[in-house]
Amino acid sequence: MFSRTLREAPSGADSKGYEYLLRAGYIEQMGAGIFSLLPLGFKATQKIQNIIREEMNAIGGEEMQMPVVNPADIWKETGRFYSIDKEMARFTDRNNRDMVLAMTHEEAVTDIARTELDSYKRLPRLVYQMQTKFRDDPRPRAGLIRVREFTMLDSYSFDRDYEGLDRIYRDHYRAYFRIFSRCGLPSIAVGADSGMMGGKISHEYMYLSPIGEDTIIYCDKCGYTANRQIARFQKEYFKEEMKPVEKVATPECKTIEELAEFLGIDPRKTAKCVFMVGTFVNDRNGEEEEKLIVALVRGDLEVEESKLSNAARANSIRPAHEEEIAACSMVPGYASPIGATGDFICIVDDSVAESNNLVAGANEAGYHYLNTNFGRDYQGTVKDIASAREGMACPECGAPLKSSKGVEIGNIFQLGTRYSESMNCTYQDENGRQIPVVMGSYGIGVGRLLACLAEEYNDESGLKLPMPVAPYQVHLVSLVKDPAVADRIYEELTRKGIDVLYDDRNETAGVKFADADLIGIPIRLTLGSRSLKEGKVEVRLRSTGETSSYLIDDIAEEVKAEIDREIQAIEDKVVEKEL
RNA sequence: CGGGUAGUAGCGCAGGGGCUAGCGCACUUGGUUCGGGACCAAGGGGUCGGAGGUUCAAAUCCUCUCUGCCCGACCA
Repeated sequence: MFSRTLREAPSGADSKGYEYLLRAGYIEQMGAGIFSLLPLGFKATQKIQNIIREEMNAIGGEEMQMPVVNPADIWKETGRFYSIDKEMARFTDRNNRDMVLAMTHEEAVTDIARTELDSYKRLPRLVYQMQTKFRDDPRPRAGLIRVREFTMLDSYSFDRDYEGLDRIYRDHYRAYFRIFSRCGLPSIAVGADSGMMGGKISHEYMYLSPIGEDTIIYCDKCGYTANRQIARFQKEYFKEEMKPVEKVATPECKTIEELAEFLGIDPRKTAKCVFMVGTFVNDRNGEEEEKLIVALVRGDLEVEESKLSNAARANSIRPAHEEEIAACSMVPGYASPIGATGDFICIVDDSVAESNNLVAGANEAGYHYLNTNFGRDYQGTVKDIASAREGMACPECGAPLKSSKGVEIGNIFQLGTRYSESMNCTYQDENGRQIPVVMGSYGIGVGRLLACLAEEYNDESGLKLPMPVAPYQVHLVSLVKDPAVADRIYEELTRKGIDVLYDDRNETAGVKFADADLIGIPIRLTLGSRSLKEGKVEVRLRSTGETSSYLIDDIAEEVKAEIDREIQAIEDKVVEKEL
């Protein structure tokens, strides 16, 4: 075997799963967010990919492969050449032509589809690939969870209409649950933000785990789940008769807490003002414009950045600098849109817009206004931009919401005509009309899936990946000097199509067992002098630690039966969920 | 991009102006062991991330730079 096991974890391995993948020799790091899959890791991902392939074929997918390097032209057509920032790697070729490393393949596949799918008779279609993506993430972390280069399953659907899209979207919804559960990974689907993909409806598949970076808001009672980026919740409004504005001195009250305490009021009776700067990119020519965004939420709530970014239709947002705020004559700590001047976008959460007589900043250090009212005292766009937190009321049933950390392992999008329109991908219908194709795109991170599996399946001795995704099915440990019998067993099992890792090293039993536990192949067969005398091998299951023995004469049948049992146990638990 | 932290042998670490840079694991050779990370002996391997500087003398001090890891990407 090319790789070796390590006794000690390389520094920086902060989760068990990541530590064991490194120590067992599944992966090796080459740079920030850049990893090699060593033979063990590669074999495991191959098994994952085979499961994916079966399920994608089952919903009618055709596997294909598109280039990683794309001419920038097609990315300019959709505008994403301009709207995506540094996350996409770019270069020019020898002829000085703009090129990009595709971080996803909507442009590439649409470019092909516009010539292939010219008639309603050729629809619907579904294609997929499993291929390398490069995304220059500003901060890769947590081993394989967040990397810059990775293998992704991505599929693209083409339909005549939204009914067709809905059908294939539901097929993916179901297929993804089958894929994850066939790998042995528990997952949930949550409503999600469509981000840079555009489009309306989108779901993320989450593996719930403390190592996750996403926060999922969910309701135990009615089953509502959503990524916090878009999660809704019920807000109480404070409606009352509007009172006249009154300016009061509030020295040293720069935070809502200080202000509420000083005035002896509930933070819910205040309006909090948050400043961000949005970048707005012109899709046609890439020209960028920055604009101050003033976000108002009620004092007890917090702004959800992605909601705000969507509400302002900004490509990206960042916190504003003091000078940028001052340029619109507002005073941080004592700010509100009242009396502000200059060019800015004001987004008002409905919690503020629908409540009356809130305390807000007077844009003068040490002073606030009492009884401010949206509409009367200032204007703006009303949108939900508040962040859902644990304990808030479920938008569907009102029960207290809960939250959990999760890792996004898959994502499905209803794109609609966002790409077909900008790239002129149309089909001709029965009446000879040109109609834009209705598209969907769908993705699963293969390496991330392996990372999650390593996180889910380990113990104090190492990994214990489930049978369907373990790099090998059997780990054969020979402890006798004469290799003849072990060689014969290895050859027989291999001939029967069983994946065997054969430890014929001249190491002590302890070393071999420790390595076997660390690598975590589901079935360990040990050939020692004791059992050999009886014509037997010892069997130990990695998942349960259960031990027994097989007669050497029956070994292939016995092993096959155990493999089938373990696979069946997973298959029995395959999740079938409909959207 | 900001903050923190660290780069010394394949991995984990010590050494913090002075003469040949060390320890554990791993590796090589010989021998003894041989069912849960064996033992003895003898070895090989690093110029201390990089560049520049200070000094009689730099892994060690200074400046710049590169890279990894962690935190923050945010409520004024």
